[in-house]
Amino acid sequence: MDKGHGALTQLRAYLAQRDLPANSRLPPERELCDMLGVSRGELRKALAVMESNGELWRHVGKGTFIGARPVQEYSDVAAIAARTNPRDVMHARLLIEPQIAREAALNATSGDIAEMRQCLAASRAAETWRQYENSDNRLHRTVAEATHNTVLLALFDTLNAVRRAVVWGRLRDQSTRPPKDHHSFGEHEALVRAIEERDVEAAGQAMRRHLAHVQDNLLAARQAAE
Amino acid sequence: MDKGHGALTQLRAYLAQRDLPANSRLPPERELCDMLGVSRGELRKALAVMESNGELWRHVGKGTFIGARPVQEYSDVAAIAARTNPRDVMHARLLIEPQIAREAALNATSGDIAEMRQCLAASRAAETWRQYENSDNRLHRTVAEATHNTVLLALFDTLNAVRRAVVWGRLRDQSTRPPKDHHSFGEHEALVRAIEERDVEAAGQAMRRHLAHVQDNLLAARQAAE
DNA sequence: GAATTTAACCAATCCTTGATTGGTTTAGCA
DNA sequence: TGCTAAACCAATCAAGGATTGGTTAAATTC
Repeated sequence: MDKGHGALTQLRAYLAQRDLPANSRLPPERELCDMLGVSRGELRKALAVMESNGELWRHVGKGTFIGARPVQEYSDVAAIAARTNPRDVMHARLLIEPQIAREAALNATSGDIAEMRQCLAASRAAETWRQYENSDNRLHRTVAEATHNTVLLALFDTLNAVRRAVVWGRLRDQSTRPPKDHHSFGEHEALVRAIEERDVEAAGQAMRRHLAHVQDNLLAARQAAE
Repeated sequence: MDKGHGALTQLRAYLAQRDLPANSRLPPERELCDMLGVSRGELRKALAVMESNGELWRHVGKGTFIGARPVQEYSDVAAIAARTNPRDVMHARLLIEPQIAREAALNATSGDIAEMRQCLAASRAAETWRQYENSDNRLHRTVAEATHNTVLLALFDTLNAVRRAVVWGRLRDQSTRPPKDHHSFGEHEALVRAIEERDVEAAGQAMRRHLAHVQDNLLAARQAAE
């Protein structure tokens, strides 16, 4: 008899008898000790074996559970925003949005492009930063819509929501208005033109260049604030 | 004198005097009543006006806060999954994950890479498709973690959750096991190697090639099913 | 002596309880 | 009629105690 594995076999027998469904919690170690007539040390050895085997998982304060450890998934915008910073958000935009622009260049309809042009005009006509940012947001979202891919659009919305949550307090001076030669105007136009001409590379490049400028401004503003 | 708006003007005066920053909480209604010498009913009318005006927002159990109500844009995975299809999900992966791999190549620690290698070994040792897919998931998520960018990780999790929701019913035949020469093995190794060597381009390429294969298999499986 | 058991302690988590807060209703009052 | 004051409601928060896996050290056992 392999007495060394007594606890493990007993534990296995117990689990087999109950046939618990996945993700169900089993009694605390101290109770299991009594039930199986095993010391806690031995029981914990058995549990460790099964855990490393992926048959169950444990967590302090929670308990021991059948099945594989659930991966922590955050889709909650507020939770993401609380754990990140403007730098990472900007970096993520710089990686994701050019890809979206490329895809938009492939799939945009004439209707999409017409709406982009409306956004361009509106942003040029904006008399306050607030209005400008509305138009800017709408343009970027229209580009995401132009991919005609629901998943990409949803990812863009998530990223955008996080961005707004993170830069919550940072409001622009409401007394000033966007200058006529604001760098975004030309960059946005280049982006829309590239999409219209189905130039995938140029669309990605235009978006990247635009966001790089935005990033520079952000960093400059933060340095100025220090 | 417009005595009807007495409470509102008093409240406005109080807020102007303090000049509270956005998102800050103001005293509970019952205290404000005493401070302003107004009845709760009148105070609540004034608050209602300012709330409908977008100047503040209230919530039971929380309190009253300056500024606009925070948007609760939750990207509901189930809602996205219901409106999309495996093709769009795969396409989104093909656009997003290579960018994540590139970023991982820049920021991965030796610990990250060690865990990736563990996933590689586990996937090779897998005796069922179920085990293989666990290792595969863990590898891809480890790559996302290796970016050390919370936002990118969150976007990956969202994308992954959508993927699993969409292909939920499509389970692999549990009686068979992954073949020893499964295409993913080599592709995964190339990916980890590129990340280890800090080769950004190669990392992106490896991920793209891997996912392209996965996409081919998916399409082939769908055609075979028709 | 070496391994095991036992007990105590630790930190993370859960859970209960009471207090707080915006929202609503009701009786009293002018 | 219209306002006030008080009471009540449901959602939220906050704090304390109980629970649980993880760890350590002395006691016990063979």
